Amino acid sequence: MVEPRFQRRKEDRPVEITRAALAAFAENGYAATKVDEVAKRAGVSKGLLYLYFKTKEDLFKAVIRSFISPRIDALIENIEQSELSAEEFVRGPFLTFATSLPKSPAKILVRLMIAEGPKHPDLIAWYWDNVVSRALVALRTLIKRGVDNGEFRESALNEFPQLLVAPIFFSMIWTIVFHSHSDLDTDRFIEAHVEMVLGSIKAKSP
Amino acid sequence: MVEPRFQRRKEDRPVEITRAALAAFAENGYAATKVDEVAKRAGVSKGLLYLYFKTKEDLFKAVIRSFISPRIDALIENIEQSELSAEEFVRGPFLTFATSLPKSPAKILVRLMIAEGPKHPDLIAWYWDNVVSRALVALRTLIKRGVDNGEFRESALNEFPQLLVAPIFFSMIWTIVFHSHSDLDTDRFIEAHVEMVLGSIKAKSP
DNA sequence: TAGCTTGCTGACCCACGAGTCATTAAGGTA
DNA sequence: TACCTTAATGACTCGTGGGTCAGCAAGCTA
Repeated sequence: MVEPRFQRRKEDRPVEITRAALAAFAENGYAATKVDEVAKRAGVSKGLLYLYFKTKEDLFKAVIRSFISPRIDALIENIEQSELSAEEFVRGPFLTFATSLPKSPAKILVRLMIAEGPKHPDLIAWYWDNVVSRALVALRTLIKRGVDNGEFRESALNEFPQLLVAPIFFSMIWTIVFHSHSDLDTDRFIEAHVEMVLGSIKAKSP
Repeated sequence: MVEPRFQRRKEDRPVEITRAALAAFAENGYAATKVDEVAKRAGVSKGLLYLYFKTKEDLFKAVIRSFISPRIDALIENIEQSELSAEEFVRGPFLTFATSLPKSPAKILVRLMIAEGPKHPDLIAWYWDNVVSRALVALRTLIKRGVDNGEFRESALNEFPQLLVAPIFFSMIWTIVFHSHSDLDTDRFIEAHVEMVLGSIKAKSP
């Protein structure tokens, strides 16, 4: 009996390649990653990879898009449909999401966006339209809900909802860059920040 | 009269090359920058560059070191020798420094450290020893001074002095990545954050 | 002005990696 | 079982860019 040299699995190849590429890009960055290496990781020949992706840059963009899209959709829907009070939502689902990010592969994508973004303006544009601006709207909605409720008072957070999420990104970067020098307790770091923000925007209770 | 084809300027070459390299790395990142291109910008032949720097990686490290060192030294001395109260210092020199960062070339170095750091552990180690850990000590000193004074109360800031600076880095990254999509007012963003932190750590006055 | 040191040049080498394509064989169809 | 479509391979090309080095000339010295 002869083992077949390969199998035809047209359907599965793109995801497999994309997954392998994420791992490779994460380890070495875009430029230092060899297409051949990605192919090897995906258990596939370089030629096949070029059948599914026109160029290396194409592959890179596909990787970013395919990994970010599903996650951000879930979070935004969550904010819009939740029936919790604003403070409950921040302390609950938001904090859970926020503290999970620095431990997830998401931080790899953040690094790649910072490192390679400036060279790929259309990727940044896509990211802005599909992720950042939507996330900003969702955050503003959440904060406005709190203000309208009487839970929160007017504050700089209305104009700068980013103030709530800045330490999330900070701790992702810290972890990426200094993991071998300092182990920041990202959970408590982010909790402390959120606590501070809540403390400063909560309407004074009588 | 014949123009000499070149002049001998042994003393000036390294700084000139280093400056040109920073500009080039800033525009294209490490891998995509060609040594020849750096040499051209410095008005020098590639061969000469290799007389002063053993490899491209060597050059990269020299660039980072030479631009960060002088700046961080100034700030840290400033904190240690200032006779202002903690709050005055935060509202004054600290805020000035903090808001100037996102407008300075420092943000380029931050991007390079995030993008290339993981590939150059010894560079990260140097950065940690000479910049980050010293800055953390200085920040803790400042906060402790406030607490000892009775200006501040005990808070998460004692353990996580990074909470004070997180939005500085956030706004540097934001500016780098999204400059063509959103113009964050980094001054007011950082001021708002500092205000919030001060509000939440100031000792309640009688 | 001849001679010498050494800062500087630029043509060259060669490893390396993105992208191609002629060829092979998996596996469906009749 | 013979045939056909096309998923998949991998050896090849070719541009590119890091690093070298033999030779050149700036400019000092006697």
